[in-house]
Amino acid sequence: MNLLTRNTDYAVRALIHMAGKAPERVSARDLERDLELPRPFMRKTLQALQKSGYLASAKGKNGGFTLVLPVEKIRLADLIALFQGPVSMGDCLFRKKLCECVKTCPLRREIKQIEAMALAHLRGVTIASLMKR
Amino acid sequence: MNLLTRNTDYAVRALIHMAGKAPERVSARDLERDLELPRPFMRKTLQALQKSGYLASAKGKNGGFTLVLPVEKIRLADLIALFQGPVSMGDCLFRKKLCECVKTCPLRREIKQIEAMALAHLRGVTIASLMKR
DNA sequence: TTTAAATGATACCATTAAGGTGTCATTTGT
DNA sequence: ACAAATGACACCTTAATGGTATCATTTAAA
Repeated sequence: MNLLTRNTDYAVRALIHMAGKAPERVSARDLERDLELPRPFMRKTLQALQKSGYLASAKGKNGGFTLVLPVEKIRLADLIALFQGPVSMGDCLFRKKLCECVKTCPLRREIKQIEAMALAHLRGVTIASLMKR
Repeated sequence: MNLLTRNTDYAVRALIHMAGKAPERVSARDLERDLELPRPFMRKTLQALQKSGYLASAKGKNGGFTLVLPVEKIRLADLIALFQGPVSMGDCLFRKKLCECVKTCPLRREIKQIEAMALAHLRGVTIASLMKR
């Protein structure tokens, strides 16, 4: 069971690194060198961040990415949502018939409570807060 | 993201159903009929529960399974551990080199906190508590 | 004593998602 | 002109999940 995927983890690392270098532009090549992360995968990750408005990109030589949002506004919960789908731990396992079952729905209630707690916590975690440690 | 797998879900359903019928023996065939769960998969699940001491089994005609433990002692956290491994949301994604990285470990700290909250909650959930709803 | 119903044990298969790579087009500073 | 960068995709590989099938053994009951 893993709350974060590598995608999300890479994004967090990249954003922290870029925040440290701002306002300098950072390319996928830089991140590969500095963080030892696989470049092709990193590129996909960065493109996703760009499309979602977290990063601005510059093409061509000396191109790269820069942060758009202040680090305080980049929430871990949103990054998870971006790369892994909305934070939800209780996706129904039975889309068809069994969901009506009275006896098992209490299970979902418990899961939803945990989910709510986790989400509340995750919303409080930002790139800024992670950098303070 | 899903906190429970179908395996765990099936186990919970089966245990609740068996608790309702106790001390009668319940076979995989019964569960297939009453809960409309796939029998071959259910059998594997029941065998796992038996091996772990939750169920007693009787072979032969009119055989089947019966509860061993009182429903108050069957914890959701333990069932999850049985079928999905120990509850842990922050398994390190990088077993090799990168784990030393000072900047990303704060991430794990946050995850560990959430994990602790979730685990505490899950330990309080038992088959008995689920049946009360 | 034969038979059908049950578990024990295990091997196998299918689907999906995660993680990762590769390619081609386009842009741009030098 | 050229090299370095992103944009946009198309693949590939692996592992976990969900599920099926088979054979041996046990046992109650006809």
